[in-house]
Formats: sequence, structure tokens, C-alpha cells
Amino acid sequence: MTELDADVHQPTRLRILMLLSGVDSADFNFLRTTLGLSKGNLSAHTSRLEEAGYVEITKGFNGKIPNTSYCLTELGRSRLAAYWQALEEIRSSGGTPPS
Amino acid sequence: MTELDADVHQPTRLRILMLLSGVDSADFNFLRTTLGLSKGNLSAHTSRLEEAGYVEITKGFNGKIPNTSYCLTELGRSRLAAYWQALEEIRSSGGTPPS
DNA sequence: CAAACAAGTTTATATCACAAACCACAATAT
DNA sequence: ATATTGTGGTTTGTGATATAAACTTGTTTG
Repeated sequence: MTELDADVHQPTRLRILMLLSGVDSADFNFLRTTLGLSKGNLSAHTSRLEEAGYVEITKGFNGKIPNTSYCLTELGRSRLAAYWQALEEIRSSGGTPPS
Repeated sequence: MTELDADVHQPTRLRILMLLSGVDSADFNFLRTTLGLSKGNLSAHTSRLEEAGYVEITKGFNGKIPNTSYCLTELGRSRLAAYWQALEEIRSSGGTPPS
């Protein structure tokens, strides 16, 4: 019974991870507006993903204004793949057995 | 941005629903042992699924001992299908764009 | 300088997942 | 008859969590 990684199995975090999986990196406001999140919510979720080691956070500046950008780590990428696979197991576990 | 139904998007409930989707009905102990859940946990989740209208709970007796059995409703079945579809949208939203 | 703004973070709150404790009843032992 | 144990489940207490509001730090504008 493969477990579903709780750090991934959360709608907002899953969307963040999927978005990051298709891009080299994305910054705070891009994630925020693309996914339609409040700042607090996004900050909390990215922190958790960083603690899990799934996302790397890079703080810099755009001219003088601070800018934070996020990048999926290799661990994050592999956990994300494992998550989809675990989900596929659950999905195929249920249906009516073949006749 | 299709939302993920919170009543479905929970590992244990998802497994319960998937299990029920492949069977006419299942009773408490079958669910409990098959999914490896504590009694309290199973009871809480099935209650929630009933309140959502996704599962019908039927209380009866096996001889003299009480027996509760669970059956997926049509609503439950359709919500479950919608859930997998919503998830598929998220899944295909992320990947590297085609070259 | 003061007031508004930008980019995040910290906090308060409400919900939730879970197991321990509990309840109702049946079967068995004393 | 009455404890005692077992079975089938529900209720309750607790710790974790998702979210938005409030706050912080620094910048730009009046």
C-alpha cells in the first residue's frame, strides 16, 4: 500500500510543484498570480516545500526590490513522479475486475 | 481551475471510494482490514462520506451481531469520476511544453 | 518627513485526521 | 444470576494544517 506523500498530496502544493516541473524557475508573483493564491498561503506552502527539500528558494533583487524565486530540486522532481505513480496504483485498484 | 473535491481528495477516503466503486457493497470490517484502518478513523471517514451524500450506510444484523455496510451512491460515483478528471488536468498542466 | 506601496513572513483561527476511550450488546465463564 | 470477555462501532481529545489577516522591512512618491 504505497503511501501518498503528504507534502505533495495537497492541492496547492501539487499545483506549485507541477508548475515548477515545467519551467526552470518561477518567482513569487508569478506563482501567486498564476495559481491565484494569497501571499501568506503561497509563502507557507513554499516554505514547507523547501523544508521537505523539494524546492530551492533563491532570494535576490530586481534592481532594488526584493525578488524570491523557486526551483524544483531533483528530489522534488522524483517525489513528484513517485506521487503520480502511487496515485495511479490507487486509481487502478478500484475498478470492476476484468470478466 | 477545477477544484479538487476535498471530500474525495483525502487518501483514506479516496481509497474507500475506490474500493466501493468496484463492489456492490462492503461492510465495516472488510473496509477496515482491507485498508488497514483503525475503527475510529474508518467510522469518521465513512460518516463524512455519508454527509457528503457519496456513500449510503446501511445498518443491519448478521444473526444477532450488528453489521454496517457501505455502498457508493450515484452522486459519489460521479464525483469520483470528476475527481480523477480534475486530477488529470493538473497532471497534464505541468509537463515541459512540446518542442 | 509622511504616506502609500511592494514583497514576503508571522500569527491567529478554524478545520481535520487520527487513535484512545467509550458505549451497547452478545457470548462465555464463575 | 452475575462478572468477564468479545464484537461492532461512535464519540472525544489532541496535534497538525491550510488559510487570510496583520505585521515587517525596505522603497518610492508627495
